Amino acid sequence: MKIVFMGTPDFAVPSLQALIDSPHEVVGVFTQPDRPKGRGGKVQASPVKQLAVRHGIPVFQPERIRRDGVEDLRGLAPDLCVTAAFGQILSQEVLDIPRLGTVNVHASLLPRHRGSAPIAWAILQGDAEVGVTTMLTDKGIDTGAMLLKKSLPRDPAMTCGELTEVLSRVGASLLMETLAGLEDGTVKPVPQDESRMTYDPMLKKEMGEIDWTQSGEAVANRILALNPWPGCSVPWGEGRLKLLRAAAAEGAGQPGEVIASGKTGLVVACGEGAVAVTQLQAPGGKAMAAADYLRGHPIPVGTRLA
RNA sequence: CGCGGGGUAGAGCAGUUUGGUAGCUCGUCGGGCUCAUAACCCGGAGGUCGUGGGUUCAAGUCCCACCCCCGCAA
Repeated sequence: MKIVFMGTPDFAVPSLQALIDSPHEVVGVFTQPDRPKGRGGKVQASPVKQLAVRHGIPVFQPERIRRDGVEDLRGLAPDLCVTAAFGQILSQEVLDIPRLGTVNVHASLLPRHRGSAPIAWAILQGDAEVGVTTMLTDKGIDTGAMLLKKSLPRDPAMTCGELTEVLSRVGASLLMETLAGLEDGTVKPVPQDESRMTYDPMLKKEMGEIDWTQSGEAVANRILALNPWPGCSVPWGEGRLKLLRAAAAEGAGQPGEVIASGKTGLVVACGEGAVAVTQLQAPGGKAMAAADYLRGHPIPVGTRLA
């Protein structure tokens, strides 16, 4: 089949790689325009673009595909479109172009966690099961009929970044299964149960503010869910102390009060229980184990974090 | 040329303003105490102070260049 791939970040890379390695022909790749990124404001190509370029696949980067990418897409005459974390909404006009439709790889167990940050929300809400769903894209946001689903138990120690990497590989293999199933007719679209659907908004920077009156588990999940972006932090000296990794812990005290500090990490009392911050990052410093940080910067028990 | 922080023992840091033979916490090794311990006491090993130049009687500390890491902003 002639396939056009649409995707942008690291999550989409394994799926594109799988298509490249398959007998299918990837005739074009759509990805977000290069944007200024990193220090010095240097523009940088998306991970998907970098991979496409390495394989000599034509790359298209319209600001809005539904506005100024339609003709390019039509010109590629794809049998099928595959999307994975593309970052743009497809119009009906775009969806009508591929003969066999558009398959999307979504990093949640639909109909839960529709939206652009499904993995973070799954962690944020403490889901026991996480996974990937392949689906036929329709005009709504993640509302199309489901094709295949793969779920796995969530490792409560994993950050969003780590889980994203795991699920990106799960997504790639599920995509291959899905395409094979569509070709031999063993995979049939199943409508989503609208009554059980949840739509989660994009992550915002403000979500990184810690509310110590929440339970220790909730605080730990927030820290994990928002790593690497936007990250949780607390005011610290001139800047902010970033909290990168944590786990629910035993203990009690005033919310925000440090109740243990040392080899076990930084244990902070919460509204219910406590949270052990195990990895953090000080202004200007690298990410490091909390125990390492505390050797050079002791934080006495009793300190109150905002 | 977007703004800014930092590179000193295995780890995390202080010391740089006022140049003068390198220090703290932890780890590690050896010994001691203890029913016992992530406890305590004693002792030891371990550092070309990011790299290359320069100034100086003397440079971690001052000057110049370069490399690497990180935060903000996007």
